[in-house]
Amino acid sequence: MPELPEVETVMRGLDGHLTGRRIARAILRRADIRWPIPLTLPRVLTGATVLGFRRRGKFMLMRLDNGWSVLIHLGMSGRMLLDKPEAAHEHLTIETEDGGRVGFVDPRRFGALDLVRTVDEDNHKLLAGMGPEPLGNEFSGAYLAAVCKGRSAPIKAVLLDQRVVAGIGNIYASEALFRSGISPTRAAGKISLPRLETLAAAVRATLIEAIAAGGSSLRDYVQPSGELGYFQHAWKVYGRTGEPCERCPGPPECNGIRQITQSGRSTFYCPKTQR
DNA sequence: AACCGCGCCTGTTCGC
DNA sequence: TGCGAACAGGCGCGGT
Repeated sequence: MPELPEVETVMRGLDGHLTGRRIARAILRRADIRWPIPLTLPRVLTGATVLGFRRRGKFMLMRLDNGWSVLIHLGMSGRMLLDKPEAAHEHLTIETEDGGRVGFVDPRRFGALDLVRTVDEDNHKLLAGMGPEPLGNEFSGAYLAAVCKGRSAPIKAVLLDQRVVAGIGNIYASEALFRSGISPTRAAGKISLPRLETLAAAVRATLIEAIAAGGSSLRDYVQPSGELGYFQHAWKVYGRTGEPCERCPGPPECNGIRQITQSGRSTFYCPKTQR
């Protein structure tokens, strides 16, 4: 899962751990993940000093002082372990001169590690064409109206489209739609501007609250430090099939949160309060 | 063009 | 209790 709030949390952990440090050694143990890791990665990392980090959607970029940036995507099950002993599925290990250690672990191998010239970061194949940051100025109700115009796809599918907006995944799409009172099945092109303004605000608020909580921890995901984020306790609909929604008085008014499948993904919503 | 469904991958959970 | 089936989902791709 890691979505924008989890990636932001991980990135802050890495920043505190690596920025300003010099890399003494890098060990690539397994390169064949979703997008093969370049075999030159250890050579580029070794001896470089980490200048800082940037997030773009669900991607992280680690900038080095040698002109290279490392693009990092956690996929479904990716984790960055800080100062832990070597774990199973630890594909890459980075050791800093001051004795620090970072392990990239990705059992399901849906993640990515790649090299890109720092000046060319945004032209990387996986970043080019990505939509605006949902927490940036460009993302608004008016923007959503422009991209939703004429589209028959359900609004939930549109929110998941990284070309529309960057960083929203399955959990936060359901949560933001619940908060906005919009049904996930509604055709994107048939939602009024005021309601899309509500949705844009709901997306922002949901993500900001999740970041403040350190993201959501699923069973296969922890923060770099090993601590758990706690936003999963704030989920209103995700994973709550059958439970009463907080805006409903209960049966017979509301039969609880419903789970459906859209584009092969689980969606959770309240049929009574989301229209 | 837009949209949907599939395949990738493995650890965990579910149901018989 | 034990086993295989189903599930989790970010992403690119191919088919309609």
